[in-house]
Amino acid sequence: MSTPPISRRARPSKAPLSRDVIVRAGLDILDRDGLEALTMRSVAKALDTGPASLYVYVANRDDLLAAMLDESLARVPLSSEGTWRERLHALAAATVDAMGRHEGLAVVALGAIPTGTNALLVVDRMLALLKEGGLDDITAAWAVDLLYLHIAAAGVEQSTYNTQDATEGSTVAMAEARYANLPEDRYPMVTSMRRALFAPGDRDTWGLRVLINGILGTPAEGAPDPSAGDGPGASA
Amino acid sequence: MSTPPISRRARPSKAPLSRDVIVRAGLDILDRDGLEALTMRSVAKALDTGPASLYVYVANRDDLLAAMLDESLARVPLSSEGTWRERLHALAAATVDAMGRHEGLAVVALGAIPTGTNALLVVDRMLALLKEGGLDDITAAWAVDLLYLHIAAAGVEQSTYNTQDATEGSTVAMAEARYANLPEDRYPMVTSMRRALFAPGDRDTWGLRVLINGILGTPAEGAPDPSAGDGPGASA
DNA sequence: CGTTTGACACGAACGCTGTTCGTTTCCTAG
DNA sequence: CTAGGAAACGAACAGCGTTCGTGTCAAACG
Repeated sequence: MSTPPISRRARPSKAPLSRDVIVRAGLDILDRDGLEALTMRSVAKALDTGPASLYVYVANRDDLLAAMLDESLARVPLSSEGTWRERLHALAAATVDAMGRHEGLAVVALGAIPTGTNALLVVDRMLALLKEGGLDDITAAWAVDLLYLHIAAAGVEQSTYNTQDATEGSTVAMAEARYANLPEDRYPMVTSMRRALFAPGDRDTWGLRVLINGILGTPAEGAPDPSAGDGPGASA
Repeated sequence: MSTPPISRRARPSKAPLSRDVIVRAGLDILDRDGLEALTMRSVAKALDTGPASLYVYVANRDDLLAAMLDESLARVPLSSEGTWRERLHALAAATVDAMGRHEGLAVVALGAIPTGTNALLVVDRMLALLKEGGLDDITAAWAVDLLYLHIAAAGVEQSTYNTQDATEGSTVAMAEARYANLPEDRYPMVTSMRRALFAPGDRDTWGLRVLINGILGTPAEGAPDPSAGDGPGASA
């Protein structure tokens, strides 16, 4: 046991230990070994210290996860080219990607109102784009709520698929098999449409288009919904 | 500690211990004491047994949670009145409600393809309604994917709000305060639209209307739909 | 009727977790 | 050179999910 007393002077000045260092070490572990392996102890060990030392910079494990989420969101490119629609779509897709790249982080975003500095930058940019699209304040506010919810959910889904459970056959293959053996009388649509349900295709892109189209065609508050496919005439 | 040997004959025939009983005991604990309190040990104690006994009927804690989710979905009313749109809306809202009523259960639905018997009934009904609305197979399949994702996410959000954290002031009030003290130059939209962002209103209903409107106006891939015609022809 | 069987129930334990407490160490200010 | 205060740490606590081997009991069998 006894650590031979490597006087601190001997080591390469050690890692200074700060909130940022801890967050980055956490992201490293998360990406390399998954969410289960991300424990206060593993993070501490990666920084060559004990778990107690982390609590100076991090309130608890949830706080660490939240900080890791916001750090990931720092890598979302905030600007791109094209119409406001295309830029909004690109921003949303990039955010989904940033959240979905690290297992378990998107879940953190789901329950909470965004308050991290980088999350707020994304929200701010989204609001600007929605206003550029001519939406009124209330509709834009609700839209950003809805979009953020979808982004987080899509991030969860993506990270689930990225983290393939190698123990058994792929999740989707198992589900497909289950759908195939369902009683037709009880689940007529699911069984008959089985092929369409598992058909490949870019559902993420389509989902974002659905949301943006829907937002444009569904003003909040006053007007009833234009069910008769009226154009996206968002009258401010 | 020695349990006085209450010969099994003396007890009121004890609880027979089955998967259903375990699931229901789990839901009781979840609703009464929250997700943290839902441990294999607490469930076992509620059934007057030890944790090891549960593993005959339940593979592990995740399996138990999944079973609890599906049990909750059994209470979703599968039919209502009105147009197919109104029925779809009602079904989706009811599913959100069922998931959001129990803390932490909606998260289980997020990552996974629905395979529970009751979840599949909901999906089947949704598909039927979407087909009734005239959608082609692919669009209906993608729509049910998107709707289910939204439903689970909205359920998570709802359950988060229901489970008020009594330790500190309400989460939304804290967020509102944070938004008020944000630097205006860095977050111009968030600060200026702060009032709209926290304005009350039925965002859930609006969100579902957005989704349904968007689905109707956004055919998937190469499907000939009546009101198509908006920009991206898309390949992918 | 006595015996065997096999599924169910359970006590105890393993290895691990997040978090806290009290102490030690080190750098800086006087 | 000393005093002080913040940072780092060692050890421990209570609890977790899960497994193993043993007990127990009702039904099946000879």
